[in-house]
Amino acid sequence: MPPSRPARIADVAAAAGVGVGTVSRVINGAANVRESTRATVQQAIERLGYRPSHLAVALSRGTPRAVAIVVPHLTSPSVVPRLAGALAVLSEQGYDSVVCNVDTPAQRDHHLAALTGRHRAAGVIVVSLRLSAAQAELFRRSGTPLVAIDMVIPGVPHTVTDDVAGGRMATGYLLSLGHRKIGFVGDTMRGAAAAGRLLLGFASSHRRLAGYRQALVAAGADQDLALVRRGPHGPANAEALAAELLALPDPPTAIFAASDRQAIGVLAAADRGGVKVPGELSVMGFDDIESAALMGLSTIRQQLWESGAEGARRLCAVLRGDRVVPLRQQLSLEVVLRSSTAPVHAGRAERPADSPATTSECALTGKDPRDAGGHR
Amino acid sequence: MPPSRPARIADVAAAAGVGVGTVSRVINGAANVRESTRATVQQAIERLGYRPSHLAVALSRGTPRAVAIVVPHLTSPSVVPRLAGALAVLSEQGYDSVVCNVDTPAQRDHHLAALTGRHRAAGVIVVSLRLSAAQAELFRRSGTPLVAIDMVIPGVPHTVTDDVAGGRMATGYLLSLGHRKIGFVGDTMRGAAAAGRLLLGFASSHRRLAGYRQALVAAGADQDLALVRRGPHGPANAEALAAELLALPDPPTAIFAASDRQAIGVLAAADRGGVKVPGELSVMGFDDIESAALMGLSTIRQQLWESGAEGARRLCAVLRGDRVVPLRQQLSLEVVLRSSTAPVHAGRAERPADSPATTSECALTGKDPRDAGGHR
DNA sequence: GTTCGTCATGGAACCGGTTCCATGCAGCGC
DNA sequence: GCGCTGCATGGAACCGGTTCCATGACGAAC
Repeated sequence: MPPSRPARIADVAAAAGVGVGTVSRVINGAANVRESTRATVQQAIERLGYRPSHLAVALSRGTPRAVAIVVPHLTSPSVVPRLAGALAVLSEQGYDSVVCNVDTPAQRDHHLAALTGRHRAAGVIVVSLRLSAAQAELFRRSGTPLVAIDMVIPGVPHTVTDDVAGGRMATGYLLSLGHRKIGFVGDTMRGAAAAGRLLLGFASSHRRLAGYRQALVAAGADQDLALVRRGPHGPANAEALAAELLALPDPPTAIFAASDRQAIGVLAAADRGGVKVPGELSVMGFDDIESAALMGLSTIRQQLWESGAEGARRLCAVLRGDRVVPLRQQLSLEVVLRSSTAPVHAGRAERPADSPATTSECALTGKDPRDAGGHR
Repeated sequence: MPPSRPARIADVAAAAGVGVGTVSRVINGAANVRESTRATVQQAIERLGYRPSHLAVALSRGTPRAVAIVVPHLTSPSVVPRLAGALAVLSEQGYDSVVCNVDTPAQRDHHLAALTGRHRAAGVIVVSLRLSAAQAELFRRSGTPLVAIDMVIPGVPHTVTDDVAGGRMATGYLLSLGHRKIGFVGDTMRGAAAAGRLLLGFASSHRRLAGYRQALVAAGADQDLALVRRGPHGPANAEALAAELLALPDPPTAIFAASDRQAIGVLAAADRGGVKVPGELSVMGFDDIESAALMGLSTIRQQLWESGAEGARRLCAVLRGDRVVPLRQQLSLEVVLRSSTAPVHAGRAERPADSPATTSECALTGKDPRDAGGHR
């Protein structure tokens, strides 16, 4: 009963006694088909169990119905929501999403080179990855539309946040609590590059450090270089760096970590060193990953999921032929207060507010924080 | 200079003064090509900047060079390593990986139906998702190879772990510490289904509960139904359930949570209730997600990354035409001891081992955990 | 010198659709 | 009754490769 060979469009045409063009029109819902003909063709399609070949359709139309997403270090908690946001939009728009995870520069180059190949992907989204000028040029020449998330690429639509402002917000909030000795824990430039790993987080960490410095300078606060510690990305390293800070003769009363993962390392160091949080040490993170809420970490919320969704929407717009302007799209940040921060020298053993959650402030952007709103 | 139309194989053939067949042979490294001819063709390829059309190659060969991976709730921390493992293997084998994230049964059905379409994917990997008999039949009939991870599908190669044994291991370890009143926090069946959400975790949670019961019965320990709490998946719910247990007149001295996410909720409840861990309460999780290490959570380690990689390897084997036997592949589990567990009524304020990390034991299987084989 | 085998090669057929153009028929206006 | 318009339709050309078969040249064996 089931035919040995899968049915193709010619089989359907023969079975329905019409031409292949008519079958194609029925499948694609074209207007000029008589109702009786349409019904006949539909029956033939169902009788034969016909399913159009995805490949043949794409080749014939001249473009694949798939877009590629290149992400660094998929296991890193901040990239997953970005990816999920992009997948949700692309799936809804009917695109297949080819995910390329890269952990080394070699993998990055390999995937980027492959994706500029002909009929490989209708478009490409790169997340948190720097492209060389040659690579960007390759995309331009191959005619493959490109959008960037969390990274600026000249001439390419990008969805980013203002990390410098975020650094100012975090540090400013700690200053407003009366802290004056504020440490910083973030990523190194050299270490990561030298180790052959990707620069995930480095660029944003660097900008957040700049914001930290700006806030301290503006407040006339003690800007002590000895309180800045940088190392390879990862909670274990952050824990070691924080332990160094806490072991200083005159340790900081607050630490701003460039990412939540690193902030979690700072919390671990405090715990291990018997330093009470937030009684003796306030900790601010950045990103608002899922674990931050679980651990009661105050942080700067970045719209991770939304950034992926927006990047995907903009790529879809380009694929529809729309012009995307302006190239730069900036998402807002907000301060999320939980139980890892407190006024300096207050609440010795006392816990802060029982429900630590929702007090949050709008970003410097002045945009409405309605969405992505309160916790618990 | 750059041609208005991208070069195709006929252009290369014309430029090199050979036939299209010869160009194809050069590109694919076929044997029977004279060296001088090969060089001429190579030059023409480079001069024209020719890149083969991915779509045309796939259509011509009759199969796409892409496999699809269907995962539930991508943002859930335990699925990400699985996905990463699969991506790593597939990328290395030269396949594109189309990722389908599903959060609702409707999305699941939509994607599964689409993926059985002709020339859609060379093969499909499903993770932690139950397929209806009709869906499995659709795959069989469409000839799309299928493998499953963390789920048993009759007649389909699957890579799983023995959750029942894992439940016994966790509970057994707590029993060995002298605990007799051991609580359980896991997923509900009804709630999740009724809410229209997927059954992520439900099936494994159920099996882990069975293991918990077996261990208690075997030890003749107090198996108190009142100590079993089940609710929708997620740390916030787990926190509420744990709070209920801790508020009992005669609360448990240990809690086994069916997943690390839920265990983290249990830790939060203990923290909020002022219950010392592990002094007054021992907590065991399951999975060993990244956060578990950061929070010092003792747990049952499941080889998440490896499960994805193994599933992908098995799919590749099927695609090469190899027979995959046996269908069932079982990965081993191991107990990972950190600082959330301690002997009952010991170590009141005392922390356990200073370096909480690596003490780990092999599974109950008694087989070498190096290979992935062990069955009991 | 002839015949046969081997090897490099050209090119048509094919993968399975889309699209455009030519055709035929019906309806309409005069 | 005739010509024009327009719609439904059939089918060839095309998307861009792979593959197989036929061909021709060349060397070896007789």
